[in-house]
Amino acid sequence: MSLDKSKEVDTRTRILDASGELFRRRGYSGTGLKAILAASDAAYGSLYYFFPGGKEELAAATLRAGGVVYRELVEAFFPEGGDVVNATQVFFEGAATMVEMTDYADACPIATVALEVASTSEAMRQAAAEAFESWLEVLERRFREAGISSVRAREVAVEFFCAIEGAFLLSRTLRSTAPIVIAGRASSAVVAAALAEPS
Amino acid sequence: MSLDKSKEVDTRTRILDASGELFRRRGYSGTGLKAILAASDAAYGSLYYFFPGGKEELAAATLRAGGVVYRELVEAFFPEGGDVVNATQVFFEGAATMVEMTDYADACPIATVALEVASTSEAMRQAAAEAFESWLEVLERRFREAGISSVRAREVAVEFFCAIEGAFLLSRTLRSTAPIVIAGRASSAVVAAALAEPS
DNA sequence: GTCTATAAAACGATAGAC
DNA sequence: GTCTATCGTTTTATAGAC
Repeated sequence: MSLDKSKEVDTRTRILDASGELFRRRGYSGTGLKAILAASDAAYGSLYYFFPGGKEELAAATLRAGGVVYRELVEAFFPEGGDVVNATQVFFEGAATMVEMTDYADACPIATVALEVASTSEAMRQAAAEAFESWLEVLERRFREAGISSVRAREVAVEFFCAIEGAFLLSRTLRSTAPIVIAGRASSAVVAAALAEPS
Repeated sequence: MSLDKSKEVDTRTRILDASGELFRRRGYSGTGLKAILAASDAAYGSLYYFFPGGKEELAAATLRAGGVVYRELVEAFFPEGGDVVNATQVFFEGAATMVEMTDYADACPIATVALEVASTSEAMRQAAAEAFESWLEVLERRFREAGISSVRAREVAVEFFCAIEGAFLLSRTLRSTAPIVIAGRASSAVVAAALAEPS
C-alpha cells in the first residue's frame, strides 16, 4: 500500500480485472493467457510472479474477486432494514439494464466458468461455490431480518438465485431481456408471499 | 439407411454422442477434437467428412441434437392432457436423480456451451437459442392446454426454465441436489397458482 | 468413407537477464 | 517486479493414400 492515494492500479489488480472480464465473456478454456496479458498491459513474468500456480490459480483468484464484487452489489441493493420485495424488483431491473447495455456480454461473473470446471477442477469449483454461498448468505440474512422464517429464508434465497442465473442464461442466449423481466416479477412475488406467511 | 435394423450406430452418430457428453461436461473450448475422436472411435477424416465446417459445425449440430433429446424428454414428462402440476414436481425430481447419479456431471446439454459462445459465435448461439425455444414451446403449450392464459403460459414456462437451469448451475457447483429440490417445489407451486388464476 | 501424416498456429509454462 | 526468448505440448485443420 502506498501512502499517497494515487489512482494508478497495480499490475496484480489490472490482471485480475482483465481476467474477470474475459473469463466471464469467453469462459475459462476459451480465454488465453496472452489475451489477458494484452488486455491488462502486463507481461508473462508478472502473471507468474503474482500467480505462481499459473492459469488455474489466476482463475480461482478471479472467481473470488468476482464473488466479492457481486456480494457487495447484492448488499447495496438490499440495505439493512429495507423493503426486500422492492429490492428484489429493482435488482432484477438493474440486471436487465446491465445485460442490455453490454450487448448481452456481461451477466454473472462466475456462472460460465463454474459450469466449465465443476467436473474438472476441484480448486476452481470450490472457489465458485464459496462465491455463490456468500451471495445466498446475504439474501438469506435480509429475508430473515424482514420476518421470513429461517428455513423459508434459505429457500427463498435459493429460488432468487436460480431465477436470476437461469434468466441470465436465457437472456444472453436469446439476446432478449424479457426473461429477466419475467423472472424479476416472479421473484418479487415469491418474496412477498413468503413475507405474508405465518412466522 | 440399411434395410436390416442392425443396432450398430454409424460413425456420424457416434461422433455426435461423444461430443454431446464431452461438451456438456467440459464445455466447448475445453473439449479437444482428439478427445471426441477417441471417445467415438473415429478418425479425423470421418469428422471432417461429416462436418466440413470443423469444430464449430460439429458443436452446432451437437447443440441441435441435444435440444431434440431434451425436448422429447419434456414431452415425455408432460403428456397431453396430463396433470401439469404433478409433472413439474416429477420432472425436477428426475433431474435431481440424474444429476446425483452422474456425480454432478450431467445436467443441461446446452447451458455450458451456450454461455461460452453467446458472445463469440453467432451460429452456435442461434443453435442454442433454438433448442431453448423448443423446450419453452412445449411447456407453454401444455400450460395453455391445462387452462392457463396464453400470456401467463409463456411466463410460467420461462420461470420453469430459469428455475431448473439456475438449479442445475447451483447444484453442480455446490455438489448438492438441494437446490433442485427447492426449485422443484417452488415451480410446481407457481404452476398450481397459475392454474387457479381466472382465465 | 476411413486412415495417417503433417502442417501451422496457439497454448501454458519456464528461464534468465535486468 | 518486469521483460523477452523459448521450450514442449496441444490445438484445429488439411492432404493424400487407400
